Parts: sequence; structure tokens; C-alpha cells
Amino acid sequence: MSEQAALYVERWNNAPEGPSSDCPVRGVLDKISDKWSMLLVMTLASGPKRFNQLRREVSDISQKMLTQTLRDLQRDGMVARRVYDTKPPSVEYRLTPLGESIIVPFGHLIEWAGHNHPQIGAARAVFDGTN
Amino acid sequence: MSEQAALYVERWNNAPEGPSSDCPVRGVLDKISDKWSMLLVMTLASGPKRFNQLRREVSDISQKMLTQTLRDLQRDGMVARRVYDTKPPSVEYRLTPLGESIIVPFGHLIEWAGHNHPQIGAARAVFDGTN
DNA sequence: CCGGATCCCCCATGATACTG
DNA sequence: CAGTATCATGGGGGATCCGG
Repeated sequence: MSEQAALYVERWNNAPEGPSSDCPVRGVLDKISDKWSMLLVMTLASGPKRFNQLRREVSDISQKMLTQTLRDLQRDGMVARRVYDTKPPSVEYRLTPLGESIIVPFGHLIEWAGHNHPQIGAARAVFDGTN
Repeated sequence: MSEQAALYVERWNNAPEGPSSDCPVRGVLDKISDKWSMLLVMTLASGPKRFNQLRREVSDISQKMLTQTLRDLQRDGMVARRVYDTKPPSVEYRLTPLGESIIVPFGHLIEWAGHNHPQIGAARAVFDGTN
């Protein structure tokens, strides 16, 4: 393992309260592992968007989950919601600085996924063929 | 947004097949968002472990999900399983090089979480108080 | 000690319909 | 356009028993 990785492991295992279930880091990670949160953050990363615009861009999200996920992101301070008093009304969502700040670490994960998904596919083929 | 972040966004939106539901990157990310996968990877990051040892360290995982998650990780080539023909039998799990390679990008996310969870907590308090 | 098999519950998600 | 309200469902995951 690289030294950098070892550092992360040590920090993880010595995190406040340890890696137990009430560890605040695990609380944040649970949100990251939400089905739609990061997808919406990455979609908003290219600029502010309106409700139905998001719905079109993330075409397989239901209206309910879009509303719900946006509210959660707003509650966590990742997304700002602004209502324009036009007619018909329009609502714009944009990333806050906090929301933008997660793009970089999440981007590393995307890069890893892009780089390694062929290996994972190969491993699966071997595993499924062997058993 | 930082230039680095903008780069990630561009790559994401120009990913193979785009950010659609059958994008291979989303397939990998779905695994990352699994409830237990990354927790086990980080636990195994500090060295090979036996089954019940993992069970003790991740105390709130059920036996069923531990078995299931380890099998999925093995299938994806992230974890290697080795059986020692002792009596009683013992089984050791360890990260493969592929498994170790995800520690760094995932570590960035943990660092982000550790650094920003106070802000998130504060944002929630404001939101819950305002509404 | 390491798990496979089974039962079952419940909540996240989806579908649909309605409102300001 | 941007949601809310309500109902249906399915599979993730816990509890438990069993076997090698």
C-alpha cells in the first residue's frame, strides 16, 4: 500500500469516535452513497439549473425523488434554491461553495471508476465463469 | 469553480455513453454507494482479516450482509479470499491491488467529510430552524 | 469457525393524480 | 412550471436456524 493510502487508513480508524455507526464521517458518507445526490451535484456542477431542466438531464429520476433529493441537498447546505417571481414561476438551483467543494474529491472517484471499470468487468467474468 | 473541478465536470458529462443510466462509470459508482462495501474496504485497508474479526470490527453489520458484501467484493476483484485448511477452518480476506487502489480516491472523500461535516451540521440546524 | 438457506418486514422508490 | 399527496411494491437487509 502507498504511504498516502496508509495515512488515510490511519485517519479513518482513528476518526472521532472510531468507525462506529455514530461517527460523523459515516453520516456524511451515507449521504454520498445516496442514489441520486452525487448525480445531481455533478449535473449542477456545469451551472445553475431549473427544476424541469434537471429532470430532463437526469432522465431516469422520478419527480418525487428529484424534489426530495434537492431538498436534502439544500438542507445540508450543498445547494441553494432561488425562486423567481415570474409567471409561470421558475425556481433555480445552484451549488453553494460547499457543494462545489465536493466536486474535486468526487471527481477522483469518477476518474478511478473510469480507469478501472474494465478490470472490474474482467474480474466478474472470471468469477462467474469459475463458479 | 476551480479549473480542476471544471475539468472533472467536463469529463463526467462527456463520459462514454454520457451520464445515462447504462454508463459504466455509474455502474461502478453504484457499488461504491453500497451500504457496506466501502466500510469493509477501509477496514481491510489496515491488513488482512478473518471473517469474525471483520464482524467484530464492523460491529453493526449482520452476518448475512458481511458474507454477501465480501462475495460481491471478491467478484469485482477488490478482495481476495483465502481458505486455510486448519481445524477449525479459517478464512482470510485481503485487498487485491485493485482494492488497494481505491483507498486513495476514497480517502479524499473521507477527508472532505471530516473537514466539512461541521458545516453540514450547521446548515441543517439553520434549515430546520427556519422552516 | 465460516457461512448457506429461509422467512419476513419495512422503507426507499416509483406511479399516478392533483394544485397554486 | 414546480411542486404535494396518496397509494402500491419490491428488494435490501435483519433475525434465525442449520450444515460442514
